[in-house]
Parts: sequence; C-alpha cells; structure tokens
Amino acid sequence: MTGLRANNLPSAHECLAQRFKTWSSGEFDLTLCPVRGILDRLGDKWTTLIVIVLAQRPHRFSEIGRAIPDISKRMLTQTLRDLERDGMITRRVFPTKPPSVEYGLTELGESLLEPLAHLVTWAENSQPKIATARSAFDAAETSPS
Amino acid sequence: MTGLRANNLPSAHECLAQRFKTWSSGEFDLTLCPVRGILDRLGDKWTTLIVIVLAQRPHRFSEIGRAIPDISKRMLTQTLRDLERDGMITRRVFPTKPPSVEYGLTELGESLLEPLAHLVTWAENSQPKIATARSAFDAAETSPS
DNA sequence: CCGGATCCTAGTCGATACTG
DNA sequence: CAGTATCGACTAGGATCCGG
Repeated sequence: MTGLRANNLPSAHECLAQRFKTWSSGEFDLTLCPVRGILDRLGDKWTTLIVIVLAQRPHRFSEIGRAIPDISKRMLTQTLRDLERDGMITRRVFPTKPPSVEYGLTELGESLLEPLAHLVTWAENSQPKIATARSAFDAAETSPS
Repeated sequence: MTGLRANNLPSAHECLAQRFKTWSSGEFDLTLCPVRGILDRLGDKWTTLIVIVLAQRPHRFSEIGRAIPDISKRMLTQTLRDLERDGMITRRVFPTKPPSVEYGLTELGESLLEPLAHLVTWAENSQPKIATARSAFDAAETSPS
C-alpha cells in the first residue's frame, strides 16, 4: 500500500510524506536529523553562491571574491573551510610567489548541482508569483478594512 | 556551442553555468538577485520543516508545534506569517470556541515540494559521505603532522 | 486555543588591521 | 595573494507575560 508508482513521476507529496513519516515514526528525533544540518548549511548566506561560482570552473581565492562582490574575506574564508570540511570542495595550494590557492568542486560537490539547479529554477519561475503575493499581502495589511 | 542537449538530461553544470553567466553578464547585480532572497528564506531554520509538515495535510497551529517539538510559538507564528505573505500557505480561521486556525499549502507552496524533495533526497544520500569527510578533516586538523 | 508584545541572550556577519 | 585576529553591530531566536 505504501508502494510508489514506479513508472510515473511520483508526486512530491508522497515522496516527502513518506520521508516525514519515517522521520517522525518511532523515536527518530527531528531535532537531531542530519538533513536539517545540511539544509541549514545550504541556507546560509554564501554557500550556494560559492558552489554556483565553482560549478563553472575552479577559482582562486580572490577570483571568488570578485565574482561575489559583497562578500567579505572573513566570510569567504570561513565558508570555504566549511565546504572543504564537508568534502564539497578541494583546496590546492601552489607554492608560487606570491602563493596561490585554487578551489574546486569535488564529486560530492558536483552531485549537489543537480538538486540545486532544480531549486534555483523553481525560485526564478516562482519569483513573480511571490512578489505578487507579497504586495497583495502588504496592501491588505496597510488597509485592513 | 552553448546549446543545451534537448532530449537528454542536460548536465546540472551547464544549467547553472548558463544561469550564472546570465546573472553576471551586463550589470545584473548578484546582490539584488531575487533568487538569493528566496534561498535565504528556505535556509532559515524552520520554513522547510513547516512546509514538509504541511505537505502531508493541513494542520492547525498547535499541531505544527507538536510536529516540530523544538520550535517556539514565536518562531512558529513569525515563520507562518512570512510563508503566508509569500503566498506559500493559506490561513483559514474558524470562529469556533475556542478559535481554531488551519494552515495549508497553496499551489505555489506545493510547487516547491518537488525541488525540495530532490534536495532532501540528496541530503539523505550524501549524509554519510559528508560525515566521513568531516571526521577526516577534523582528524587532520587535530594531528597536523 | 491562537497569537501578539516585550525583553534578553547568543550566534552571525562586516570592517579593519595585521601576518606570511 | 591568501589568509588570521579582534572588535562591534546587528539580528535571529527563546522565554515569558498578556489578550482575544
């Protein structure tokens, strides 16, 4: 009864519902769910942007900074280290003078691109609707009656 | 040369690369990119969880709270209002006594489920790899030489 | 039962200055 | 060039009290 339809595109509904039931059944604690940690990472201000930049080709430290104008060196360093720690990017140091460092995606990092592209596409397509809903909501707020 | 293969699944690489080139070409400012705002929303601590909960069926206020044990009323209220403002969820008030409110996904909200399910699936599948990479990285840090 | 208002803490991020 | 260190502003988020 819980079988997903194999040939057809199963509704995202079912997919997520199944997953959620698994999570919330038994004593699986949502609080400790590792997926949450990962999603939090993706949600932070810079990770996704850096991944997208590196998706094109490996970049050097300052190159990334130029591609993302409003990131500070501090955040760039920190986010890169987090991504490296999670095995999403590689860090190659060339002992040239002055030294140069090149960052690139690992296989794991590249495997993120596909779901990420889906999400970005959705965001682009939905952006007008969201903007509309938002202004409608705000208008209703400011003129209640 | 830049044509995407139409019949085959185009690599996420190309998809994102195209998108990024569009973004960074001309004077399109990444800072103002509306997609960033949307991704930030998804990344905050509670929105995704609430959307997943509501994906199963409409819920009442306290029901959501019980499904997500470690959320405070404050954050629940705030996140729900943000989602409502963005047109992702509906809010129906029943003038019963005591009053009850039911939240449910709109079409727009449901359209998010699919890309979200992709991402969650990816996160679950990649979680072991990430854990491995993380412990390897930490081990290398604590014993440098 | 639903949620608004207020207070307060803890983490996050940016700017700046400094090292190798 | 590629970071590290320190400080300070900002803000997300939890606790609590209150009203409908």
